[in-house]
Amino acid sequence: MNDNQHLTMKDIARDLGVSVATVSRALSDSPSISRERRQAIQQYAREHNYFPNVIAEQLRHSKRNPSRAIGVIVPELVHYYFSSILDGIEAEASSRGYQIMVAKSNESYEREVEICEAMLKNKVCGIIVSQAKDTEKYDHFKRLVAAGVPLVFYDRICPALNASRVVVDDYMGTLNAVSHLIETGCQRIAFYGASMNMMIAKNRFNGYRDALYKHGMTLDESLVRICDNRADAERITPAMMRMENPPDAFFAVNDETAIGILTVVKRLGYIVPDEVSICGFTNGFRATVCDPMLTTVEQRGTQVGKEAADILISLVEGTLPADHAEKRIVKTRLVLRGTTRHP
Amino acid sequence: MNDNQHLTMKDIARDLGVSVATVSRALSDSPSISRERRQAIQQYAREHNYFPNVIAEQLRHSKRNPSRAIGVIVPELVHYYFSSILDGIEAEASSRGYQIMVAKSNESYEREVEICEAMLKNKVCGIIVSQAKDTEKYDHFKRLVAAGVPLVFYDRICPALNASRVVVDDYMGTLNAVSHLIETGCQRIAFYGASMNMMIAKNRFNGYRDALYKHGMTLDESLVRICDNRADAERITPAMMRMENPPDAFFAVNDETAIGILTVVKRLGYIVPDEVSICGFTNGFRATVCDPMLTTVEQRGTQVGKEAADILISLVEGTLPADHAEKRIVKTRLVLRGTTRHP
DNA sequence: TCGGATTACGCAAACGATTGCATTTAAATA
DNA sequence: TATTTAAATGCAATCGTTTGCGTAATCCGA
Repeated sequence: MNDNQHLTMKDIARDLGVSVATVSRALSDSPSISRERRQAIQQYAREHNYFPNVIAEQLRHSKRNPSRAIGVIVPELVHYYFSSILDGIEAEASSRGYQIMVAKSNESYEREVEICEAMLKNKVCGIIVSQAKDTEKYDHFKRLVAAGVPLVFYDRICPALNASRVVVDDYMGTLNAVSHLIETGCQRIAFYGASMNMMIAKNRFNGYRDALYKHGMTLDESLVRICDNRADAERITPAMMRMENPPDAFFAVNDETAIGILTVVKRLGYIVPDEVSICGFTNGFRATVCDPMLTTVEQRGTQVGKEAADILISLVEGTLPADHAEKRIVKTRLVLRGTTRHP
Repeated sequence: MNDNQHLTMKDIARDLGVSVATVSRALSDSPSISRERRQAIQQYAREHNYFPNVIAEQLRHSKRNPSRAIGVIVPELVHYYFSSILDGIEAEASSRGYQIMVAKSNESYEREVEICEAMLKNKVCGIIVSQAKDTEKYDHFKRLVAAGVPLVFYDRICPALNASRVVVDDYMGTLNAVSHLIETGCQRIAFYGASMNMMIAKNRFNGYRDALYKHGMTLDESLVRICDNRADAERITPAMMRMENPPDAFFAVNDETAIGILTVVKRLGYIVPDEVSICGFTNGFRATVCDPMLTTVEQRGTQVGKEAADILISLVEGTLPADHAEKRIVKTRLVLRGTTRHP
């Protein structure tokens, strides 16, 4: 044993007076080693707590076998949806014998580039990523595919790249939710969405719009706002309720925003859901904590994560052809609770 | 370039008619290579998008330099406190040039052992871990230290090992919180805690007990319950309130449990905080979502994560001696909100 | 013009494993 | 007993880097 370092095959070979090759074969149960020797070597290895050096193994195999580390880039960590996704990825990965290497982009383009660099250097076998908000150049992603590292996008996909992706069915999720509001008697439904340059925001808006049309209603621009967080919601909602013809329902792009609305609306003395209905999107921790509990669209982050990991691993293992762009859509589910009326 | 694989130094050397050694030195800006050659090689490398194979680098350096991957074991991922910790670890690690490898133990001993094995094989330079609930044997941890892999515990520490650790000041946090309840007029304060075989549970209970003593009150066993989740809280709280002398305040071991209490107490018609005060522990998402908002002890997961990563990296880099067991305590902070009266 | 100091490079041995091929040894066959 | 054959092992190259040491080539001053 060199220093206090790990025991290597060389050590075993020396101590037992055989060659390294023999040790290697014995430990991999090769039949070309005699039973006695094989057992002796295996026992010695066990007793001396030998375990192979993966670095060396990988170097040797780098031509044929990729590593078993999956890079995961998340915009945020302390976030219900993203930690659900991480959870799904971890579950799928570990059950198939992969490790995950996690990095947080903090929604920053520069950081995203750094991370890609680091992951490339660390020889991850593939990367699962949700693009940072301010990313508008894609060279770092292109370098990855050029280097033969499969890429799977989730949540915020890269429009410029025809890569594999898994997204949530934002359109149908919103359409169903807004339909529910209409069918329970809401007439003027406000929409709080994110900035429209993100696909996901656009899809949700379209779902909202089409739900109105489907029910013969018209779109009132004054009811549509860009607002995707609680602080903004608390700031702009009072003015909404002061309109001469205020909304009798709100659809918010996430639970956090919905909670902001709920807080204000309750403070103003409206009864939820009788006078004002509210629907969120996520179904995270918050949804069952507020009073009344929040009706919301379940986003199924864990499922998104699992699908993403499944695609990536299939790409890595060749079950899916390397140049294939697999696109999956995870169905949402409307969870009815106390902030909307029930039919 | 071999196949569609990565460009190696060997390729550069061949194409430029120099030796691999020269390429290596040129790329590392060694002064022993002439300027022209150095620049030519660097340019060629840049143009052909060369990047070093970290696997090989590491193998070469394995004697002296450890890897730069930190293993992190968390019991759960979709969990405010743990994701905060992960966030802190990620921040500290990435700012110091380390990657993190994350695995979820799911509170299972078997899984924990598997993970340790996998991480050992993957040559992480150290491991940050919160023990799973049902772990009672510690051989897997001992093997790690025997293999020279530094270990840092957080949250649930391993009592059998004198390892580095960072914990939250559960005792003082609880003592202060309960003191606050007393000082705002509460007389009968119930305590919902976790099973006492965990240090963290015991410390919080002691804080509760000592706060009572400090204020000249006595401990009423009928007010102490083992309960650390919402479902249980909703189940047992009605009975508590039906006691002939019901509590006028609750201290809960986490926010989730506190929310359960709040829900029941409100449903039973009590006014919070006037008739019943409630205090939680965590200060996660939930705390500002419920109505009234929750007074709670801020657990500062991000700080815990940062400290843990700092210790581990210091251990790895030798700033702290390898056999040193660094023990840090992160101070908590009482956050006053609507579920308790204010002085 | 020559010896010694630079300068600029190559050789080859590591790091820890795997594996095709050669070689030894023992057993089986003629 | 000589020869074939199978079983058991070793040799050495390989994966992509790094680095100590050796050695041409160049330069300097005397």
